This record gives sequence, C-alpha cells and structure tokens, in this order.
Amino acid sequence: MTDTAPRPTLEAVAARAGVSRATVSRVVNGGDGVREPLVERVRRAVEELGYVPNQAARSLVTRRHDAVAVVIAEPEARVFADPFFALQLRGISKELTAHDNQLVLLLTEGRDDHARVARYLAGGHVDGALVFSLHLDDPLPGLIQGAGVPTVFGGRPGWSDGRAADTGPTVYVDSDNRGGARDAVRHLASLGRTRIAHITGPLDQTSAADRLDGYRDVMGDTDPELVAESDFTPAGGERAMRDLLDRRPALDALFAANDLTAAGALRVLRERGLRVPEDVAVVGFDDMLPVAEQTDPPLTTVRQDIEEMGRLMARLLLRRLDRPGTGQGATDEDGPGGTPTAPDDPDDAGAGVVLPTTLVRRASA
Amino acid sequence: MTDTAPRPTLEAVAARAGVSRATVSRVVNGGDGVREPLVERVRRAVEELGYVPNQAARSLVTRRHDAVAVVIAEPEARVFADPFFALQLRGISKELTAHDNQLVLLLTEGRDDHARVARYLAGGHVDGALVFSLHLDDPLPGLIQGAGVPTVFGGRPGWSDGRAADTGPTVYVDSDNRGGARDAVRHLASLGRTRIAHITGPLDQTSAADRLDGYRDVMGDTDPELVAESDFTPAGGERAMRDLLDRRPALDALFAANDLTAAGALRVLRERGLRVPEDVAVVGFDDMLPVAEQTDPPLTTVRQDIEEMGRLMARLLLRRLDRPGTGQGATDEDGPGGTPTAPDDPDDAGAGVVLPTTLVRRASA
DNA sequence: ATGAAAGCGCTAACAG
DNA sequence: CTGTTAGCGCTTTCAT
Repeated sequence: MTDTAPRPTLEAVAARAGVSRATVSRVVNGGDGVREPLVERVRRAVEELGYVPNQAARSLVTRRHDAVAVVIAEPEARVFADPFFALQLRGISKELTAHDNQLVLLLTEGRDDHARVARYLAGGHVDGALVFSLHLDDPLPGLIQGAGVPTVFGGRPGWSDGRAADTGPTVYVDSDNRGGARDAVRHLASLGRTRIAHITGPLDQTSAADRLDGYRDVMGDTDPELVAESDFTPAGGERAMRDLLDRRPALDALFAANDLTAAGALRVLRERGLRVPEDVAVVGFDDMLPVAEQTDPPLTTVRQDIEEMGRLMARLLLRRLDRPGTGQGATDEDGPGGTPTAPDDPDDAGAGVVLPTTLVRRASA
Repeated sequence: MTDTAPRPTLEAVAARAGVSRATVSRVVNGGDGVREPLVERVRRAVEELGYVPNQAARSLVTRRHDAVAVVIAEPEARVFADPFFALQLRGISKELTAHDNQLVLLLTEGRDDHARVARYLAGGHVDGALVFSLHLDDPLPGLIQGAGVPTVFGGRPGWSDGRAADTGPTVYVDSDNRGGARDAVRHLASLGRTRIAHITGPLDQTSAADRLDGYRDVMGDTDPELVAESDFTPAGGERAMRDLLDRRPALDALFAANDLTAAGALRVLRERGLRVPEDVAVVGFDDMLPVAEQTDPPLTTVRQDIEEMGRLMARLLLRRLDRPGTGQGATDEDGPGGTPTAPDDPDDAGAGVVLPTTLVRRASA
C-alpha cells in the first residue's frame, strides 16, 4: 500500500507539538533545559508520529557516528575454525551496545582488502577502530594508524616501538601469554616432570612468541630439542608431537601452545601407546571449551577470558573517544616517565593492558 | 601537530580543479557525461587533496547507505562455541565487500535488545538486513519485518505463513536439512544397519525439526524409542546416547543431528565398549572440521556449505535493493501461481532458496 | 557538457 | 527557557 513511507522529520514533530525544531531537538537529545510541560508535549508528538532521528543528518553536523569499526585481518580460514573471534566480538558488541554505539565489521582477505579498509577508516565513517592483526609483518596496522582514527589493538602488536612515535601510544589489550605459559610449565614441573616439551604456535605471532618465552622462563636453556615449532592447528600438533617423540622418546610432559595443537598431540600420544597423563602429562592453552572438554582425556589448560578482552578493548576505545585529545596525533605528554602499563587496573588507559590467565585443571595433567 | 585534520570537501576539490561542485560530484560518482580533460583534472585534484566523500552528507540526500545489518539473535553462548556464524559472516562479508557495502553487526542478548534492534532498523541506518533467528517463538523476525526493511533470513523461519501476508514474501536461505538427513540415514541403511537411532537437535529450531523429518522419511514409523531429543551440544549428545543405549542396547547405527552431538555420543559408545563403526555406525551433520576430523574415529557426516549460504543471503538481499519495488510493502504480483522456490537455481530470488548438502565419508560409518 | 541553486534533516550558536 | 538562523557536504534538477 504505502509505497514510500515518508519518515517524519524534526519539522513534522515540531509542528505537531507546536514548538520549534530546536526544542524538539533538545528533547530528543536528553531534554535538558526544556520545561516539563513542553518536554511532555514533544514526547507525545514523537510517539504519535513514530519519529526516529535521521542519523545521517545528525552525523553531518556533529561529526560523530556512534559507530566503531572492528577490523579482523586474517587471510587464513583457520581463524574461523575456532570461536576466538566470535567470543571477542561478543564482548565488544556488549560493550558498544551498552554505550549506544554500532559495530561495523571489516573482514579482510589478504592485501587487496587493505586499501579498502584504510580508505574506509580514513573516510571518517566511524569514530574509532578495534583491530586484530596477528602477524608481525602485517602492513594493515600501520595503514590504520596512518588513517588518523583512534584505535585499540587486540593482542600486542608485533612491531618495534619506533613507528608509534608520531601517532601517539599504541593501545592494546592482550592476555598474559607469558605468565600463563609459566604457570602451565610450573604446574607440569610440580607434578615431578622434568623432560617437558613444548609445541609452539607460529612464532610470527606475539601470542605464540610470548608463550615460548614463558616456557623458557621456567625451563631455562634445557634441551632445545624439546621445542618444536608448529602452527596452532591439530594437524600441526600431530606432526610436531611425532617429531618430538622421535627425537626425545623419553619426554614426560608437553605444554602445547594452544588447545587445538594439544588435541592433535593427544592423538599421536595415544596412537603410540603412551598414556596421558601417566606417561606424558599434557597442558594446553586457551580453554576453548568445545575442544578442551572433548579431548580424551579432558585437557588441563590455561584459560584466558576472551570475551572480557573484547569488552575491555571497546571500553578503552570509547573512553578515548569521550575525551578527544587522547586521540590520534595529539601531543600527549603525560609527565615525566609516564606509566605505560598498569596490569592491576585493567581499566587504566595505559599503552597496553594485559589480562591475567588461570590454569584450569582437568585430567590430562 | 595538525590537531584537527580538516578533511577536504567537494568544494575544495572543485576550486582546485577550477570546476563546479556538480562536476566534481559527477566525476566522483562514475564520471559519465563529463569530458575527458575535465575528468582528468578533477581526478588529479582529488588525488592531490586526498579527498574522500563524506558518506553522511551523501546519505542525507540519496537515502542510501550502502550498508547492511546482520542480526544474530541468539541469547545462548553455545552459538559461539561453533564456527557456524563465523563462516556465514565470512561469506556475507565477501559478498558485501564485493559490492561496496558495509556490514553492521547487531548481536542480541535476549529480549532487552529486541527493541533496540528494531529501532535501529526502523531508523533507516541501513538499506537492508540479514537475519538469523533460530527459534520458533522468536519475536524478533516479526519486529524486523514490521520495521519495513528489506530482509533475507538465514535458515527457514519457523513461523506459519499467515503473518507474511502484508509484508511480502519471506525470503530465506537454508540448506537441505531434510534431504541431507535422508542421505545420512540411507547411507547407514546401505551399510546393512537396521536399528538406526537418531539424536535430534532442539526441535523448536527448523533445522533440527527438518533433520528429524528426513530421518522419518527413510525410517517410516519404526520404533519411536530409537529417537532421543537433545540440544546440539556434546553433553546433550552423551546424555541422549546413554538413554538410547539403555532403551535399545541392540541399536546398530546412529544419526546425530550435528557433529557436536555425535562427538558426545562417540564418547559414550567408547565408554560402553562399543566399537565404531563395527558395532555402531555413526553419522553426524555439519562437517564442522575441527570437530568432525578430530573425533575418534573421524566422523562421517553431512556437509553443508555454510560460507556459501552467507554469500547467497547477501547476494539475494543486494539484488532486492537494486531493484526497489521488490522490497517491503510493494504489491508484488508475479503472475498466476508464482514460482516460490527453484532449488535448482540458487540465485533465483524466490521466497526460499535451499542449498544442497553432501555426505562426507570418513571412518565412523 | 557544465554551472547555479535548492535542499536533504539536523544541531548549534545566538537572540530574545 | 525557547525560537531563529545558519550551515554541515553532498546530489540533483534546471538552466545555460
């Protein structure tokens, strides 16, 4: 019937309520400084007409969009094989929603998309960006910082600090990969294990590199043959486990860089007739429920609160948006020295915020 | 240094190129009907100034946003435990990106969010919506259709057709759950199995109901005790398998409504000393790689192309947006009878498009 | 083929 | 406190 539904404008509401557009605008935006009876009348008119503000018109003048981009730079399908981003997104979404901000999702598949994303961000469509970039050599983060949009990173970016010079501090949220790894290895050691092997993730990702560092913190320089590099996948885990077993048949424990890898390793262990945890104790990382709880035996692992990471990223960004000047390009002197990180107060807007991890004990170690 | 980076406007480009704003606008939007030398000059000016159109201003006049909302209505955390939505999103994202559309993600957590989403959609922020609603009694789809935004649903909506009357046909994309289920059960039967059990998903979801129907298509009215209702989770699968085994110890095959459920069932089977596939052959549904390939034994299952579903949803929506009138509220007579569904041409914009499934044989059956 | 001018719907000074 | 008045940056008739 109604082919074009001509949405009512401020003007229409004003006419109906017998006031000026400005007054309606005031009421719609909180209604401060408008006398009660008028507020009431305007409210009613809005109600009756089913008025909804035109966001485009508003943005045009306010230069705010109440929208935040979430950029996930990951050419590999593998990312989608685990619920990591889904959980993170959920945390982000909750926080943004609570502050009436929209979430614009930008997924990239390889280099071709970089320019597109950079253009979009530079185009001022969103007030800020939350970006996930896993690899050390990813050019995207650089492009994004160049776009002049306030940004918070998910995971510690891998670049050296030099480049951050003229774009302000690089704000990121990460979990305590290194500390978590230490806990895992210490736990294994406390079980009396001494020949503790480690299967790493792709070492061009800071999370994997940090976990390896944690392992080394505890193990010192013991036998390098106990470390095998892998790729966070189950198949990679199988391969690495086989190598490890061939090289060091007497190993009595394994710390795998993530749960998927651990699952693969577990299969090889069983196939070789090794019992877990009796012969080889195994600890994973992530506490990815569908994996960790379903392995045989269920996996002891290091949990990170992924959803909370997302939440925190959003919170940090929104805070920066609220007080401009902390944004991009601002000369941001914060006194002598400065306080880059304050792990104790996750809400502190320091350069990096690191969330704690916890060891979850199940049957594998 | 540059505190406020005053983005160049059309005006600025026009001045630089020595033409009018109108001409710049034409060039920026394709440049038809502008003589080559001018086009060139404008292009250069755009380049030099780093001009990027202000989308808000543009939307204000065109009433297009080149943005599509993706609404995922799912209060349960479980959804995020599997990569289903991630894959779907990926497909959607690819398609939208290819057509220069943005993806606005709207995640809802329970009823409180419904009003928010409805308001957002009604607010005309996006040109269309892609919505996933799993449960029969979900009020959201209704609200959304009411909002007058062109919409395509992911998965066959569960409501009775009556309500679609005044909002035009309900367009959706689904995979052939029923046909896939039939294939699964037939495969089991072809293996010589006769006492084939079925663990269902939550029957208030059309996907689960359709799979049960497919099972019944093949099994007829045999022993209802061979069917156990469950919830798509591994734990639910365990529980259901135990029940089944208690009731019908002699069952020789299982068709599980999804891979997660099958994984749980597999564990119970092993725990009871039953060999798979020798004693009990098992088939799942989804072909969720991280699960299906990691079970012991690897799972024979029904694959659905999830990413393609997402792609197709986006394609269908964009097509509707391109030719208005096929949108909401349009009197959409398509001759006598009409052709609601044409499964053979997935790109046909019929009311429902159903994608085929394929059986993937692994070791479990 | 190009330019001039009129708005799209809203907010934000500024008056009163 | 409320109304008036300028635009925000862009597209789009309508002249030329």
